[in-house]
Amino acid sequence: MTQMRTHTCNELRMEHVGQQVKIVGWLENVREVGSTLAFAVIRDFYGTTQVVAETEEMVKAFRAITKESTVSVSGTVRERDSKNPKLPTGEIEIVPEKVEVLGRCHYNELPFEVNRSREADEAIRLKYRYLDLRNPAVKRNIILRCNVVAALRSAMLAHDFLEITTPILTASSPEGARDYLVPARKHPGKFYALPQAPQQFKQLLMTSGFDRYFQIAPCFRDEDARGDRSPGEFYQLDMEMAFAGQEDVFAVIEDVLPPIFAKYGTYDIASKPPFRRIRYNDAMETYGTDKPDLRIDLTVKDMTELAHGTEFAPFQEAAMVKLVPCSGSELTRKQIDKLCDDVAVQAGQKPYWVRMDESGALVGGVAKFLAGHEQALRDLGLVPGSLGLIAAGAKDAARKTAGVALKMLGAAVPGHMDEARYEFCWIVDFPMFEIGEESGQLEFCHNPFSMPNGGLEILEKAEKGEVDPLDIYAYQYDLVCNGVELSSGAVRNHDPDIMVKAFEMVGLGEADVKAKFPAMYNAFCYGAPPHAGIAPGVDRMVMLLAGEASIREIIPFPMNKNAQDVMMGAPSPVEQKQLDELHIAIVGVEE
RNA sequence: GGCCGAGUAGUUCAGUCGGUUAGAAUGCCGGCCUGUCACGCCGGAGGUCGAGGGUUCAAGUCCCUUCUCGGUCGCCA
Repeated sequence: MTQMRTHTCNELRMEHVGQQVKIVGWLENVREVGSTLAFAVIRDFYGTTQVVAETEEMVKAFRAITKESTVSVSGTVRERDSKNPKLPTGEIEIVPEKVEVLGRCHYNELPFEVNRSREADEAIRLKYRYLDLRNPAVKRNIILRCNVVAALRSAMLAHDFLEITTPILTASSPEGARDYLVPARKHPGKFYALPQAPQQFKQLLMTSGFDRYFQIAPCFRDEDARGDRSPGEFYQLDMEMAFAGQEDVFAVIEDVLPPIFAKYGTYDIASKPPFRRIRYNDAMETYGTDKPDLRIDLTVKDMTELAHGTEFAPFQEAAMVKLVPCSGSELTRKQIDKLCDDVAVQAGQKPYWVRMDESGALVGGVAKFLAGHEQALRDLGLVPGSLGLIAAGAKDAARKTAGVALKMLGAAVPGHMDEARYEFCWIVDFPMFEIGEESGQLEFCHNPFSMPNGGLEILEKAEKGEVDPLDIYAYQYDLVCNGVELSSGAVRNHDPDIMVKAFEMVGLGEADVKAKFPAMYNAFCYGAPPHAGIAPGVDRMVMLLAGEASIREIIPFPMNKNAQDVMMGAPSPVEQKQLDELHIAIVGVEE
């Protein structure tokens, strides 16, 4: 007898005909064609192979095995009578001599059919994720994720970055997202926190002289989920460079990401390095958002002055009025209403609309209030045959509504969005400070670790009233792709004096810096290198590469919207003994 | 926490103006079928219409409450 070895279900070809082989896998399907002829499909990680039962005994044997049981089939490879060009193994089949059940599937009705699991309700898919993952279309994204992570890691290593793991049990951070807390058994009443990001550790590594650090870092934030934001935990390609600035970080990212997008992406990569840079204020003005989708060829126009000259009260009273002109006068009244409603859901404010017909006359919506302004509107891009959505209100609200309207128009009106490509851009020059909506006081706009453009000098000028603090910009940047914020980064503030001055601007001081970031403040007093970094979100990147709309499709075991793992039953109650050890009492919870 | 959408057979869905025994596809079970490959054909089983309450002669359908899931806003330095 020839040597028999176990093959995968994607391995056997014509060249194996006549060989004794063994395959193992899941019984996907049995097609009975007669009492003495049936075809069984065996599936493993790699593919499927057909097994043909040609005796009554063998047909009965396969019939007796519940689908999705694991089986071992030994037999002889044979050329098929009728071949299937759709399958890699479609030219051959196995004539079985021995069939053995390795792991019986106890149910003959499954929660969903494995190959159609993506059509099933997501809650059921998540509960039976191990079945869902048997579906090649689901599994594919997990394989992609592995490939992308491996490619990121090797690219970073090739750029002489050192991968360093940082603690998972660490100290609660006073700013930013809500922390996940872990009670400290040996320190009653005290807690560790899971890191929201390895931010402080990587900056400390810079002061230690590890001048090129990276990590595929798990991050934990106790905030609510979104379609592109998994609750609880996510991964970042966290990186930081010493004696480096914004350009150095951009250069690394523009070197590392494009080849990976080119190789693993669903679409072509449209942006060639260097990626386009858009100042934050310009992005807000032109696209109504700080994460523009550059696949859409529309822009936001300002019509505040024009609007103030109309008889329409909402326009007269609005601090800002924005117009998004777009072709699409052929849209029906019903379609326009739907579009405006959709905008309202996301923006919290319904846009006004107007059409310019082919003769150049304004019709529909707020047309009558804009009569006489035809030429001015045409100059803004509302040409004959186009539709304009108009957002009026406070500055932020009008911009945001216009931004949402732009996105919706791009998706709804044909010809304005070339979906099948990747468009990158950098958003740069974020403002350092803003006036807080609730407090009315000066606050940090994003993160207090960023270096202000102008350093200590500009902060001092602002203090003296020579410079408006709102005109101070930080060396802070976002990487955006297709309207998705892939990453935030910054040139860090490594100078304790500038840190203190920045904190003084928002009504805090040295004591606050020391209290909130003791390790960093102290470390920077011992000779810190200038440094900068960034942390692209791995999950979002894989999501873009896979062309998926939901982040859960690229996470092996995702939690649901309410941060529950319905498969494992997490979170769950714990034993009283465990609580006692941790000196924890549950109060105010109704069973 | 707010707003929007969904919840009917194992699964995906339909169900008109409130009116007969709640349907289809698929899956499951049984039978037939010697080249299937989304096999085909015949037959069968399978339902607390998410839950609770109300209106009505009559509720899957209308009203109220509530639960679950998803989207979104807040939130995410």
